[in-house]
Amino acid sequence: MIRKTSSPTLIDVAREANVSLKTASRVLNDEAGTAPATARRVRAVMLRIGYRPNELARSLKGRRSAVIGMVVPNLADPFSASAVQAVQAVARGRGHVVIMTSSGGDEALEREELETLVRRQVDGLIIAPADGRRNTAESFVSAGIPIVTFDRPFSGTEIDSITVTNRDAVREATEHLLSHGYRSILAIGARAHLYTGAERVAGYISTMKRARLKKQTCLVDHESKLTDDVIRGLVKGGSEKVEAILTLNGITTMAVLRALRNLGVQVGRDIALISFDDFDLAEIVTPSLTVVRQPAAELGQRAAELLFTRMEGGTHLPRQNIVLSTILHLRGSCGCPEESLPG
Amino acid sequence: MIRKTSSPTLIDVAREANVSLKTASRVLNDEAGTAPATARRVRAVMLRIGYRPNELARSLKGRRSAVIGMVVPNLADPFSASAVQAVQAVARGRGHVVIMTSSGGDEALEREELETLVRRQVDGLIIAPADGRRNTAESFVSAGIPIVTFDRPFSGTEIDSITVTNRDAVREATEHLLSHGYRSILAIGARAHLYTGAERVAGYISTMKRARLKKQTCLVDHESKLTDDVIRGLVKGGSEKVEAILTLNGITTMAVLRALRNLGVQVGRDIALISFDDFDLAEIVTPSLTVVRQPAAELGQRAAELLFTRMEGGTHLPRQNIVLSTILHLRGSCGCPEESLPG
DNA sequence: CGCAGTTACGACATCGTTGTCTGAGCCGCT
DNA sequence: AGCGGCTCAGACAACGATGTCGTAACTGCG
Repeated sequence: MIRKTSSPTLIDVAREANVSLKTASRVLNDEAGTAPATARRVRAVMLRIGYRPNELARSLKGRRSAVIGMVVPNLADPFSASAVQAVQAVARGRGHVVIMTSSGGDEALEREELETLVRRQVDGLIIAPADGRRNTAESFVSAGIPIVTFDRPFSGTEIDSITVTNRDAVREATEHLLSHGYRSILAIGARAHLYTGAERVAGYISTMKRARLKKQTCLVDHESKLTDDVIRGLVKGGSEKVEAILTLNGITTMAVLRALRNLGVQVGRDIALISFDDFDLAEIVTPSLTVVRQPAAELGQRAAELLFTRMEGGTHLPRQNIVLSTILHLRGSCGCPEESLPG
Repeated sequence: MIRKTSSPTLIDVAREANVSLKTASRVLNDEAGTAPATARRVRAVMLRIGYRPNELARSLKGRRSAVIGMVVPNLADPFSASAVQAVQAVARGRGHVVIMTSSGGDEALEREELETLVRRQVDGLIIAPADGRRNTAESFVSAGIPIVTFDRPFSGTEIDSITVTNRDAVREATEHLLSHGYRSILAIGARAHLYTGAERVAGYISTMKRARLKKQTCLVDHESKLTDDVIRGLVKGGSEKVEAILTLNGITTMAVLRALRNLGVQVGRDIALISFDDFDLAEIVTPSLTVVRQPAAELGQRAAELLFTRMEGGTHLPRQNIVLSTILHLRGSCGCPEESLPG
C-alpha cells in the first residue's frame, strides 16, 4: 500500500489505467491518436495517484535538458544578481531553468564549474568570465554548446558577447567633470587587468589626453589595496589639489567614500565625484551621488535571448557582439547644482 | 570522422579501448576489479576522445540528481543574493549544484516553480516562502522530499526552518531608541501580513506597551503605498512631534529616507532612525545609519547544511527550528554621538 | 463479402549509465 | 591431476521516459 520509496512512474499509470506504456505517454504529451474516453481515463489515474513526470528521463531521451548554465564571478554583487534574475525570467518563459554558480573570480574554479555544468548536459551557457584573457570555455565551443558571454568577453574568440559601453561611459563622465571646470581629475580603479577595468581606464586616459591634461590614476589589482592611507596620499599628498575623483567600480566607490569621510574631505564641497555603478542609497547621500548606471537586467535579458536564438538553431548567424549603453545619472556629487537636477 | 552531432559516450570509450561497457564504467568510477594496465588504457582513451560523463544518465540510474532547488521571492534583493551564494558554496562542497528560481513573492508562481523543481528530481528544496500562511510545499513533503525553509517558515507545518530573531531585534532597537530618551517612536513597515513583518511589528508593540507609551505604526501591504505624502502625514501631521522612526525593512527604509529628504527633515538632527536591514552606503550617509543587520550568508549556509543532513538520512530527527541572532549595528542615526562609536 | 484506408493501441528498441550475475583464466594447494 | 579461490572481464537488465513500427479493429466502398 504505502510506497514512500519511490514515486509513481508512467508504468504505474499505464497499469492502473489498463493501457500500454506508450498510450500513457501519448496522453501525457497530448499526442493525437488516443480515444477521448481512454485519454480521460488515463488522466484521471495520473491525478489520482499523483503522477509527476520525471524530467531527467525525458531529457535523457530527448537530448535537451531544458537547463541553461550561468557562471558569474560573484552572485552577491547586485549587478550580477540583477542579470541573473533577468536571465531566469527569460528562461522560465521558454520552459527552462537556470543553474547558477559563482566562480569567485577564480579562473580555475570557473573552468571547473563549466565542466560540471556541461556534464549535466546544459543546453547553453551564459558566462561572465572571471578573467577573459584566456578562454576557459574553448573545449565547449568546439563541442557545439551554445555560449554567450556577458559583461566581459573572452578575448580573441568568436563567442557572442553582450557588454556595455565601458569606455564611452567613462569618457562621458570625464567630459562631464571637465565641463564643470575641473582640471585635476583622479581616476581610481581596481582590477585594471580585467576587460571592464581596462576599457574604463582607457576612456579616462583618452579623454584627458585629448584635453591635454595630466592623467592621474590609481589602478590596483584588488580593492583591498585601496586603504585609507593610499587614498589620503592621492588626495592630499600631491602638490596639485585633486578637484574631482572618478571611481571605476562600485567597490572602489565604497572604499573612496569611506576614506574621504575619515579624512574629513567632504564630497560636493571639497571634491567632486562620479561613481561607476549605482547604489541603493546613492540618491540619499548628501550630496546625492552622480553615477554611471549599467543596465544589468537588460544585459541579462539580452544575453538570454541571444542564447536561445543560438540554441534554436541560429548557428549560421555571424558572431553577435551586442553593446548596451550606460546612463550617466546626474545627481549632486559631480558638481551639478541641486536645482538643475530632475526630481 | 567528424561527429559533431553527439558527444562520445561510455560505449565509444569501451569500443576504442577494446573493453566492455561495464569495464569502462568501472574505470570511470574507480571501482576495484580492473587490471592497472587496462585501466590506464581506458583512461587514455577517455582523454583522447574527450569523453565527458552524462550526469543526467547517471542521475536517472542512481536516483539522486545531485541538484538542490531553491526558491526565493526576489533574487535581486541583496539579502537573498547573499543567502543563495552561501547555499551554493555548501552545495558545491558536497558535489551538488543549485537551481535557483524567483517566485516574485507570488504564491501561485512559487507553487509552480516548486512543481518544476520536483519534476526535475531535485534531491532537496530550500524555500523562502512568498507567503507562509499556506504551505505550498505540502505535497512534496508527503512525497518524501527534504525541505528547509529560511527567513520565513510555513505556518503550522513540521518543516525545518531557519529564521532570525525578528521580534527580539526590533525589541532591542526600540529599547535603544527609548534609552536615548525618545518617547514618540513611529514604526513603519510593509507587508505586515508576512511572518517577518508580523514578528517585527510585534517586537515594537510589546516594547512600547511595556514602556506604557503610545504605539504609532504605519503598516501597509506594499512598499509602493509609502509615498512621500503618506510619510509627511505621519511625521508632520500629528499633534505630537515624532522623535524617532523605526523602519521594518530595507525597502521601507529607502522610501522613508527619500521622503524625509524631500520634506527637508534631517535624520540625526531633526529625527532619529533605525533601519531593519543594512545597506552598502549606510556607513557613508550622514549621519551613518544605525541598522539591524541580518546574517544572510549564515542563514543560507545553515539552511543548506540542515538540508544535507536531512538528505543524508537524518529523517528521524525532530523538527529543527534554528533561530539566528541579528546584530544591532550602532552608527549615528539612532542618536548615538559619533565619538562613542567604534571605527 | 472482400479490400483498402483509417483509427486506436501496443511491443520493442533506445537514450547513457550503473548494478547483478556469470564465467573465463590463472594461481597455488594437496 | 584435480580442486578451491582468486582476479578480471563481459552479458544483461534496469532507471523512466519517448520514437519506430506493427497490427487488430473498425470504417466505407464496390
